Amino acid sequence: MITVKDIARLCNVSPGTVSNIINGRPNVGEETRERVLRVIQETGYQPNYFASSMRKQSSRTIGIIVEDLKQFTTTPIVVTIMAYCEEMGYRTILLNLRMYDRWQDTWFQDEKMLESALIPALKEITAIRVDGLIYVAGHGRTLSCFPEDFKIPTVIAYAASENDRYPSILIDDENGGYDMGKYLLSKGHTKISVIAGVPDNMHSDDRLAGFRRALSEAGVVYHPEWTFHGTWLRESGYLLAEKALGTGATAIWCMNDQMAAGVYDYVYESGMVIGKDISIAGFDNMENAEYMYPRLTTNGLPLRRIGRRSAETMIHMLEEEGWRPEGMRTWIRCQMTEGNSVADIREKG
Amino acid sequence: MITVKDIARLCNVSPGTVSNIINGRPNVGEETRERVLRVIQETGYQPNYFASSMRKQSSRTIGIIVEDLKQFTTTPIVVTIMAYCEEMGYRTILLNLRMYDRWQDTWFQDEKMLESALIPALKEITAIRVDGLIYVAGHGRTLSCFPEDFKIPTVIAYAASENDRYPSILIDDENGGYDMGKYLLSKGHTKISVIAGVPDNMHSDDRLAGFRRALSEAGVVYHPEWTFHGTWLRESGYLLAEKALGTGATAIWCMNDQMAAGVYDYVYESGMVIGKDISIAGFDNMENAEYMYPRLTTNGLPLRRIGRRSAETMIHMLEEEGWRPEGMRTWIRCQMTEGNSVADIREKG
DNA sequence: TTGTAAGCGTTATCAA
DNA sequence: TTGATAACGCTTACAA
Repeated sequence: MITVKDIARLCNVSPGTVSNIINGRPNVGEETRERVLRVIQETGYQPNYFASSMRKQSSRTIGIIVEDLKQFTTTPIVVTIMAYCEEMGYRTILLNLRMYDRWQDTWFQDEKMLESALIPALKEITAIRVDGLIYVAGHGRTLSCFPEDFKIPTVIAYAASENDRYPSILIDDENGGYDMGKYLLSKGHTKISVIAGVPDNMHSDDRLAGFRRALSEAGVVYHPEWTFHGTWLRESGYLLAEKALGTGATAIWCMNDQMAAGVYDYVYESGMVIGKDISIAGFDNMENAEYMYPRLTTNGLPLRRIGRRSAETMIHMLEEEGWRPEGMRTWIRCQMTEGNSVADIREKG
Repeated sequence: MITVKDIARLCNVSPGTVSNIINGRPNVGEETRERVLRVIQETGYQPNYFASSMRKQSSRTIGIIVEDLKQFTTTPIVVTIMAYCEEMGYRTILLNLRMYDRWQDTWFQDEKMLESALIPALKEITAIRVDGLIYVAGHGRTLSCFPEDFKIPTVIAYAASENDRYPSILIDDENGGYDMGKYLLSKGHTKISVIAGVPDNMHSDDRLAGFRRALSEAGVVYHPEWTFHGTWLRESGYLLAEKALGTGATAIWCMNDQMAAGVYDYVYESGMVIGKDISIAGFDNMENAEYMYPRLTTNGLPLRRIGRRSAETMIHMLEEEGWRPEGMRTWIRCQMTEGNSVADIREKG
């Protein structure tokens, strides 16, 4: 493997000079610079990343730890983080905790499982001496197992830390529920059954709070008995659809698109027509919503904006010593996407 | 930051001994080992990855370059590679070329675009001194721009290199088309219109070849005029659906699920019933196929098996000097997934 | 403008 | 079983 010394020898200069040229320092003669750059070009020489990082005591690398790359929310966030970091001249390195592979659907309820995967990953990240860490959660919640004494600047995306040491970038679930409530009301629906996510869950609770605020502002009474709690899974939507229809509601709002698909399954079997006999809305705007028939009306997660903001926050923290965002938690608003699954039932005229 | 020297001083031993303990060498006294390990534990010391990799001249790291992490085929491959590498004690580092961000849907037709993104990435990978590289393509094809003189052991997943220097792990498109042909024939369809992908494309051509083999084996004549070429996009399925229906075919086979969704769109508008009046099949088994109504019959890409085999091949090459797979190209067979979109039209009795 | 030499944190070699 | 020392490839302070 070719080194600075080789380049120096080939050019009859010292290794120090070669290094100065590579790092764009000004104290080098024009003629020498050109000669050395040409030889570097010809030989295809690449500075050894380990040696230079060690010497410089900085890697210009940002670590990304994701809870699970399979989670549909994760890839868009990660891709955006990577793009911004690259733009700003930082490398990224990705660690995947693969929580679903290890514990299927149970892991986001119990921090113990997370901890057992997280601690080694943080050690790894520490060993790599990354400049900063962005932690991308797979489910929005308050993380209690993030260590108090972790030294590396860290930003948390899609979840929040219990102790407010780390800036976090979150879905604005409350306004998300509010916007959905307003939308359904605007189409004339006042009898709305809600298929929520698991109880005591950040997404679930906040979305419901926003939804109730919308009803309340419109002077529409909220009926708790029309709200059912599912497991976020499609099957769960299917199982709860009967109850939701049994309330006599004109619209069913599912707190994610997967459960909405489950309701679709049930409604198809029943022979009713979605968007006409019954209205259905979802949440998340996952890609699958485009493939449902009729196209699902849903509220889209601002994943790319979360990724972008996380990366911006991270790099700002790195480049401006001591800087922190104004509030340690930043909420990013969702964006409504209208399909054909919600009927307009307002009285005409 | 705490170093071996600090640990050595705290334990009254030499740095060399600490290093021996960390690396599990046997030439250390039991009592010393315990004492040192305890101090390492207490201090939370992590060996500097750069320093150690530099000295060892090996990073036990495998680089993964993906053409685009957004491509739905990529994540499952990557996740599986990461899991296997971790299992075998290797780190992975992921570089995302983001070809879609840079050039939308045009990049896989023109190697020039790829080259401009690939060369810097390969330099980066070289600088990091990874032990091996797995290149994950976003579209199956024969890559011409992979350099002749690239030194790092490389495996190509989901595409092949023009020069057969690199082992590649590919979709078995030919058998994929064959299995689909057999399936449709088994349901009594002999008048089948095909909506293929772009012409002169590896997936498109091989799938069609396999399909024709199935017809031929069954003694059914293949009608080239019933085959149309699309762009792989949903819109393209929609636009070609009219022509496909115009052939009088009883079944339409689309060479990916997205185009099948486009055909669904058209058929829904026409009022025909899918899986009854007209049969539709896809290819890929992307997640969306589960959300289509009726559930699409399709042939699933063996993405996890491609990832696994790529990683196995890589690590085998690294650990057994000079080893290469038997053939430089390995094809992995797809798996049919039956939905409700294909009617059984065999004569009863 | 260029060269010399020390040092980053680790590990391998060899001597004790 | 342990310690001293050199070396990995690069950068940087300082000398020339």
